Parts: sequence; structure tokens; C-alpha cells
Amino acid sequence: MANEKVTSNDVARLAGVSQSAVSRFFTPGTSVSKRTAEKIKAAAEQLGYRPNVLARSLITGKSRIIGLVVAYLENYFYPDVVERLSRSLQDQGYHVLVFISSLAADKVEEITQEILDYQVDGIVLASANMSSELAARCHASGVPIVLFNRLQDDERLSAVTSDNLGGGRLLACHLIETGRRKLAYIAGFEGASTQRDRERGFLEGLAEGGLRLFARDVGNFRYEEAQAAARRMFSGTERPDAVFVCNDHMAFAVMDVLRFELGLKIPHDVSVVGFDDVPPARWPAYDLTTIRQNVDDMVAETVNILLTAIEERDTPARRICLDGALVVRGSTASVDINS
Amino acid sequence: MANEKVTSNDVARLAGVSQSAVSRFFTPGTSVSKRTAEKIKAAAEQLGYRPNVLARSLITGKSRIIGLVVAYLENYFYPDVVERLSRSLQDQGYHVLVFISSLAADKVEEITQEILDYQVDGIVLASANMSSELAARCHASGVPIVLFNRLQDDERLSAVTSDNLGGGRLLACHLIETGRRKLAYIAGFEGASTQRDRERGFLEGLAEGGLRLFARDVGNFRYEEAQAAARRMFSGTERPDAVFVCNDHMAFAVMDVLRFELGLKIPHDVSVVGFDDVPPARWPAYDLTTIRQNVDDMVAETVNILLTAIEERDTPARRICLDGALVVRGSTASVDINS
DNA sequence: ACAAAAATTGCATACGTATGAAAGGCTAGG
DNA sequence: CCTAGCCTTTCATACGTATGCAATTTTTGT
Repeated sequence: MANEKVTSNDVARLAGVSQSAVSRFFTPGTSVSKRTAEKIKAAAEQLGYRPNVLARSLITGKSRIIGLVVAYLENYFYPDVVERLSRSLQDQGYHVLVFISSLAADKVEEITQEILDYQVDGIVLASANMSSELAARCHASGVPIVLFNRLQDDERLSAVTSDNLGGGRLLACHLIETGRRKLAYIAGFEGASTQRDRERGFLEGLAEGGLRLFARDVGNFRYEEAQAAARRMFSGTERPDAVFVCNDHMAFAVMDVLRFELGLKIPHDVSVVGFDDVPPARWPAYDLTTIRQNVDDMVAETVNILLTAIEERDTPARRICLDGALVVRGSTASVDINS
Repeated sequence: MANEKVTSNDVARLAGVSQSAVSRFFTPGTSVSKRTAEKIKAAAEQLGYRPNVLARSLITGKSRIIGLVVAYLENYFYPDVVERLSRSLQDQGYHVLVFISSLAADKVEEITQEILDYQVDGIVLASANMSSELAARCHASGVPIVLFNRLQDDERLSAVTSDNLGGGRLLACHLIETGRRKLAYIAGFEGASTQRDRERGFLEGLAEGGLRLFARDVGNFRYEEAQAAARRMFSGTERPDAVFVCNDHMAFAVMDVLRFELGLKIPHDVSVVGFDDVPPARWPAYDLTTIRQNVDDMVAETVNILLTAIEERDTPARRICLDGALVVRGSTASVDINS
């Protein structure tokens, strides 16, 4: 009801000190005498005063806001990222401003402008493509950027990823070791670096085993499109005996089609592997063999890069690539089942 | 590299006009002559100028930031909410600042303080409890609040919910109609209004059908705890023949235990129903009968309440309760299976 | 107890923008 | 051609805080 914005001046007046004293009291790293500190504390509590972050940011040049660009939260991987990233930044006194972008690249440009309008101290780009030109612009504005779970050619951009190449290779080896020979791949969105690298690693693994890719289709990271891809891929007479689906989210769709539409047994008739290790992957209904992305470490590295870049400018860009572990579950055959 | 913050003054100088002119050009609803508008536009583009939202908010008193408090994103329902809410607000020129809260109520207090520090124009509380005292404080600070998917006794708080009572009742009726008699319930977090109302509705539905609750346990909205509850509930010799799990997320856990640990057939041996209709509910692996919460409408109402309250203060609190539809799927038996 | 050094405090200004009031420029009506 | 009225523009100030500088107080060492 009563909309009394209480300012540092009000507190100062009540406490009988100057406004600067109040400001100093609330600014970490500055000193005030014990006596005035107590007077200010009492006055502030009485009035319910808290410093205005926005006004503060105007003068310090730091907003303590991190912009997060995400394209879609449909895939369980990203909510998890949002939660952990947000928690981690909160602990450091920062907060996350969310920007949902379309997959279209032109929208990303518009959105990045909006982000900069908010004077964010840093930007995390997850699941969004960014033109080099735009990257340059952000770089010029002095705002540190971290690409999360994707790579860009631009050397000036920091990035945190899992070892998608190695992961893809691990999966190929695992499938071959368990006796599979007709290996197929269902791709994500072709523009994504994760898609590209996972596929490349998979193909390398195949080549090392002396195999060629048996079939390929595209699911664009969407459940429904992955279903369609699975239908196409398994409708013929010559079926793959194993399929790597570019992420878990799509793998669930593929498994559902194989089991409930085509009546195939997993892993007896066909092995399925995914990537990410989102929570449903370990739920018994799916029990999916996959590569675990270490979200905790990825987030920690992201926060680390951002905060150091914020504190001392002109930090060189860093590229962090974290290992992912193969998690073997029931969706891939052990050898004896195969015999 | 070059960190040139370009201000309205820079633009004014280049365009040969006053700073106020530049400000007016960028403030919708104000008028500038065509001639100067063009000069300003050219200068602004040349310098890459964009108004500083934070500085603007200092003087207008509007930050165009909405604080969103969420406890956990584990349940698919909330990522969906975050995405739609964020999109919807973005379209209106607002943006979402995320605050992850623990389930503990004391943390919510701390977090709400932090929110207010950012001078948000409004707050959406999803999956978080808020003390009345705290609610009063927010109310006093003049910041409109909407409780999303929960209710509070405090009359001054606006809230948007589904008809949890009616939904619970619908489910009871559905289970009874399909021939089930030993109906059980697995509860969410006891402090949540959704939990309370869904259970109450369910019990009312039972009573109307002349039945009493057969068994009850608690899952606290968590996958693992719901698993444990299911194990306890179905370990005895006298088993329920149907169970309503307070939300879909927990229902998946229950289904997984019933099928893969206890070897029960759904719906032949036991029917399972949930609440929310999150995406996996319609995936064939679960194919869960549930109550659909209309997230789109809930979000639309939330945004509507917020924006009207922001525009004209002293808007009375509103409570919106939206109908949820029963979505019948394969996890409940049709009569003939039962015979 | 006194001077010097250190710590604290207040004053004034700046951050980047919006906006009321005043001044200037233009149009139109007689 | 003059003046009343309207549209533009500028001037000045305010938003709430942080901070360099100078003034003042306290502490320290001898």
C-alpha cells in the first residue's frame, strides 16, 4: 500500500550521519567506525532499507546480472543447467536474467542487443548460434561471453564443452565391443557443434573398428522429429542393429518408436545409445546407455571464466573441454545376450 | 577490447542536438520533429548507441524486470513454465530474473529480499512458500506478486492455479468408473497447497463413490522418495488396484517401481494416474492418464495480472482458477481389461 | 602529553537517463 | 503584418548510490 522507497538519505537522516557513511556501511571493503556502524544498522533496520542494486550499478558499472540465452528447455539437460548455473551465481552475488531465443540466428542478434541494454556483466550462450559479427560486437562492448555446450570458430570466444568427439568415439567402440555391426546415427540440428562433433567422433570410432555407417537420419533435437527419423530408419527390411541418437532427449523418442510401434526389443534386437545422461536416462523405463556430461564441472568452469573476466578485463578467451564418462546401462547388449 | 560506453550525450553531440532530444527520440510516446529524429537516428546508429535500461529505470522507477522464484526445475512442469513465461514477458518488453530457492521457507525470505534489491516490477512465486509476514512486506513495497500454481491464505496475494480440487475429484471418478475399488494416494510435499487440494478433491471423489482411501504414503514431489513410497505401499499382500500420484513427475517413479521392481502390469494389475500432463506423460513408455494443466492460459493470466497491477497500482488481488482436463491414456484400465 | 600518522567523516560530484518548465520556432487567423 | 497558439527544443534538475578529496577525529609512538 504505502509505497515509500526508502533511500540511503533517509537512513542517514535518521542515524544522524551523512549519506556517504551509509553508503560506506553497505559497501564491502570500506570501513566505518563501530559507533556509526551501529547507528546506521539500527536506522536501516527500522526503515527496512536495502541498497538499490540498479542505482549502485549505474555508478560502479557492475550490474551483478548475468544474461543467459537459451533456445529451448524441452531437453532436460538445459533446465538442469539453468538451475545449477543460477544457484552457483547466486552464491557469488550474481543473478541470471533469462532470454529465450528462437533457433533462428537473426533472433539471437536482436536478443543479444536486449541483453546488452541491461548492462549485464557477462553472457552465457547455451543452445544458440551467434554470428561472428555479433560476437565481435559483444566483445567490443567489453562484456565477457561464454559459450556453453557449443563451439564457434571465433577464437575470441570462451567456451565450455564436453569432449563430444571422444564421447562419440567411446559410444562407437562400446557398440562394436558388444558385437554390433550395423551402426546407425540419428543427428541433431545440423548447425550445432555438438551434433557435428559427436557424429565425427562416432564415425572415427567406426572407422577404427573397420566399419562404415549403416544408416543416417536427422531428428533436429526434437522429440517428434526423432520419432519420425526412427520410423524411416527402421521401416525397411535391412535394419540397423544399433543406433546412436545425438542426445538423450531424442533417444527416448527413438526407443519409444522401436518398442511400441515396431515391437522391437532393446537391446536384444537393437541397441540404443544417447548423449547427456539426463535424469530419465537412468529411469528404468529407458535405462539408457549414454555419455555423462558433467554439468557441475561445466557450470563451475563457466562461472570461473566469467568471474575472472569480470574482475580483470582483457583476460584471454579460454576453451575448456571436459571429459564425459561412458555410462553403460540396459539399452546396450552385453555379449552373451547377442549370442 | 575498446570499452567505450556510448551515452545519449555522445549521440547528442554528434547529432548536434541536446541530450533531452536524444532521450525523447528513444522514449515512446514523446514527439520529435522529423528532421532531428533523422539526425539522431543516424548518429545513434553510427555510434551503436542503445539506451541504458538501468539508468532509465532509476528515474522512471520501472526496471522492466520480473523476478521469478522457483524451487526446483527437476519436475518438467517448471521448465515449461519458465520458458513460456519468459517468452510471453519478452514480447511485452519485460525480462525474467531467476531466483532458485530451497524448499526451506527461511531461504525464501532471504531471496525475496534480494529480489527487491533489483527493483523488480513484479514477482512470480512458483513452487515456493512465503510467509504471510513476508508477503505483507512485498505488498508494502508496492511490488505486485503472483503466486503461480499455489495458494496462500493471505487475501492480498494474487494467485493463478488449476482447479486442483476438481482435478483430484475427476481422477477419483475416473478410477471408480473403470472398476477400481482399492484406491491409494501418494502425496507430494505436505506444505504445498497443490498437494493439499489434489488430495482433498480425490478424497471427496472417493466419498461420493462410497469409498474410503485404501492406502496413503508421501513422495514429497521427488522421484526417489516416490519410488520408496511405492515400494512401501505395494510390498504388502493387500495391494491397491489404483494409485493417484500427486504429480506426473512422481508418477513416473511409481510406474517404474511397479513395472520393473515388482513386475506388475499397468493397467492390468494396477491403474496409475498423475497430475500436470508434462511431456513424458504422453510418451509411450509412460502413456499416463493425468489432468492437463493449461500452462499457456496460466501464464497468460499471470502476465495479465502483473502488467495491469504494474500499470495502475492498488489493483485488488485476483485469484484465477483454471479448469484442468482429464486426459485418459493407457495407464488406466478400460472396463473390459478389468473383466 | 604532544606530534605524527592513521582512520573516519562529510562535502561535492558523477553515473546515464527522463521530464517539468521555460524558451524558441512555426503556423494560422484576422 | 501582428499576435495567439501550438509544436520543438533546450535547460536544469532529479533518480539513488559510490567515491576522491579535504576536513576532522582518533590512535599511536615516544
